[in-house]
Amino acid sequence: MPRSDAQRNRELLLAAATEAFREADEQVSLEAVAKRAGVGIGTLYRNFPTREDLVEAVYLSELDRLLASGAKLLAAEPPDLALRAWMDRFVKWVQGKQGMVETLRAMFASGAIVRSEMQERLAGAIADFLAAGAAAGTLRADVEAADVLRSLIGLITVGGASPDHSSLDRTLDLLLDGLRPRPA
Amino acid sequence: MPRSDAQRNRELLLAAATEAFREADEQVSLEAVAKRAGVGIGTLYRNFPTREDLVEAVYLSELDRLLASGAKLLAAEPPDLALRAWMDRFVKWVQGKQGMVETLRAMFASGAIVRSEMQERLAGAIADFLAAGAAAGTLRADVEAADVLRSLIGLITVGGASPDHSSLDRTLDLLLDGLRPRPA
DNA sequence: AACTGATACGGAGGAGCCTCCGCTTTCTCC
DNA sequence: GGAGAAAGCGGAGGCTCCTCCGTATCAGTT
Repeated sequence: MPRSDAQRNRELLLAAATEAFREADEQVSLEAVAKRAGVGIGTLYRNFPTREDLVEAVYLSELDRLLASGAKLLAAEPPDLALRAWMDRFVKWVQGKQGMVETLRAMFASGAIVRSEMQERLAGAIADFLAAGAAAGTLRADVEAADVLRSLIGLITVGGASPDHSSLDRTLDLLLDGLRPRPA
Repeated sequence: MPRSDAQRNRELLLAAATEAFREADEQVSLEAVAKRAGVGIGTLYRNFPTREDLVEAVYLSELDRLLASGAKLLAAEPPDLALRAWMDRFVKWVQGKQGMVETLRAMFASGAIVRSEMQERLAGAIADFLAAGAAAGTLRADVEAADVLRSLIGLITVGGASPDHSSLDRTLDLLLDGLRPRPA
């Protein structure tokens, strides 16, 4: 059990970060977050050793909505199309994170996300699509969800930077084509 | 025509950066590069407004070797296999850039490369593969080289982080599968 | 309620990034 | 070859990052 002041400070930080991220439309200074929470910068770093940790903690709760929408899509549409539609939502979700897109991108790029709780949940969602698609015969059965997530993240990482969506769209289509079963 | 001292300083900087990047195996401080070149930090920034600009300038010459190897592969193997083999070389090339991998990754991630001379040359090389593959019937004809490069960069961006190559390998295979002609 | 070890706090400080602008060097034209 | 303008120089300074460690606070124990 953590000490009571420690726990309180953690919550203050999380609240301050959430607000700060929402308000800002560019990189937020961590010192500013600490000040806003009324704690020292040292405390911030003790709780969230890297900027990424803080960002992940802030957005983990939001993730649920995204995952839920995936399940809904899967129930309503053929698995391959559902997956493609969900990819679009994922893209939008990431791009909606003004004020921390850059960090999110860095997380993706550095692979930080690849060892996080976020990644496990996302891969799980993709696995559902893949399993359904394999059963329906519209998606390959020999692909790992983690690889697909990796690819997806990679494409967003690069394509998300440009204001031109069409290129990202095309590369996502390309990815999906790679996921379709190949004729013998 | 630039002033003579300006030109000399530019060359000093380039030389210093090349050495520094080669020696270091982690992020190189720009102040260190400037000091090594014997110029002020201001001069460095005037010549290379961003770290990316400096990195690109240093590695542009090396790029030729990579492109040449692409042409050779294309002459020796079927286009689709040649492309896949070239992808592997590209990956290795990037990963060999210890001391600046992180920057290269950031360049890719931010899209800086996507508007650079590097990108034009790389896309050109890929276009050659695609054209040959389309003629041979082993690659789709309706894909843009820039999109393929984007995808490739995206995958490396994410997959390159982990020491485990197999995942990157699989995602590259996936990309190639997406590039194969689809049965009607 | 006082004691005390464990735990957590917080900010000073070292380092790098990048900008800005007063000063210096180079060039050009007479 | 000298004067003036244009171009370039360079480092101080403002900012953020992140670490480190002396100080303060908490929570069991007596």
